[in-house]
Amino acid sequence: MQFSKSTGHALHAVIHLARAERGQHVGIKELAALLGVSESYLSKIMSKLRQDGIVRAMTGASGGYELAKSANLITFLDVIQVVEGRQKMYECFNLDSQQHQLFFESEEQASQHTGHHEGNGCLVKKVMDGAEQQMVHYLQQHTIQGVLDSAAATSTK
Amino acid sequence: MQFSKSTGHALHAVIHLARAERGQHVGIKELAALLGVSESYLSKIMSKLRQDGIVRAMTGASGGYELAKSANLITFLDVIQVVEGRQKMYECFNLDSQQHQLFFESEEQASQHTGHHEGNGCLVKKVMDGAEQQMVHYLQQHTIQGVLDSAAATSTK
DNA sequence: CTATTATGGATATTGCAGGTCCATAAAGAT
DNA sequence: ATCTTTATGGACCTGCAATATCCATAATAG
Ligand code: SF4
Ligand code: SF4
Repeated sequence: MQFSKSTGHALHAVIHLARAERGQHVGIKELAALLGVSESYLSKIMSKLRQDGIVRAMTGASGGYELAKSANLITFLDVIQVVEGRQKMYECFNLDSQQHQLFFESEEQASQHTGHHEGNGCLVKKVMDGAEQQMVHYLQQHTIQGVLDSAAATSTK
Repeated sequence: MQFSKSTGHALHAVIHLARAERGQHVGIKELAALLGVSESYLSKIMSKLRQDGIVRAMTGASGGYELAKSANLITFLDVIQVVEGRQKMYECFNLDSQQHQLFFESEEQASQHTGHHEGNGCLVKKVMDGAEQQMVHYLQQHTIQGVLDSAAATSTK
């Protein structure tokens, strides 16, 4: 139950791009050296960020990366989901276990007309999904620009 | 970024124990059959739950497991942390990277007298820790008994 | 004593995060 | 045109943690 290292790298990379001049391209060399990771590995992460529309990339001499949109439009959630994916944190795997059946013995009849329930009514899943939602919501409210602003405010205090 | 299957099993096992009669012992055989997993594997999980004081175990004939405390004193967080551990979801691994140094160029001098800062002032880490805290807090507010109560209320509606 | 049941160590299996290498494509520089 | 620089994506390797099984041992009821 931990964020992958790649997620950390993605966050740090995006933050650095946000600090760079608008329109300025940052190469993988510079980025990798700054973060202290190999170029080949970081390039994979950057590639994903590009596919998901977080950054833009330019090949060729004096190419590199830049943010694809304003830093205040990029949330922590955006960056994290690029690397971590978008699957639910808790998935029901034992849907055919006796216990699951028990939990829904009453609901089975109720869902006769719908044809599917998929654990929608299960309170265990509801709690787990709720917990995830708390975190997701928080991460969605915090942007990259937000961090930069706060950092600036702190250093000039 | 997913909860392990073991976490799911632990939750389901505890819930079943909570539904059983107080003072009644449930064997690993019954429990494993109910959840649809092997006895040997589930016993490992149960053993952890015992070590952390969630359940009590009795060896010998007519032995088995029972809750070590009332179900309304057992939170989701308690059970989850038994399996998942208690490490932070985001850990700073690149503390010696150039970027980290940059982030703390001003703070370095400020922390001369303390001797350590360990990223306390970093806003990236602060956001990530904040997100985790949101989830942890939510999981701490939801007990096993809470799910049972809601389930009972739903079935009699 | 015997049957039953949990425990913990050892060990296999598997999936995946972490990481490298290289052939290719795109774009600027000459 | 050609060369150099730079990103891209496929193939691949590696190590470790989650998953899973087996067994020898201990504890307990009858
Ligand atoms: S969490 Fe609920 S829906 Fe999912 S398997 Fe368990 S009982 Fe079924
Ligand atoms: S998250 Fe902050 S404290 Fe952690 S390594 Fe990055 S800059 Fe340093």
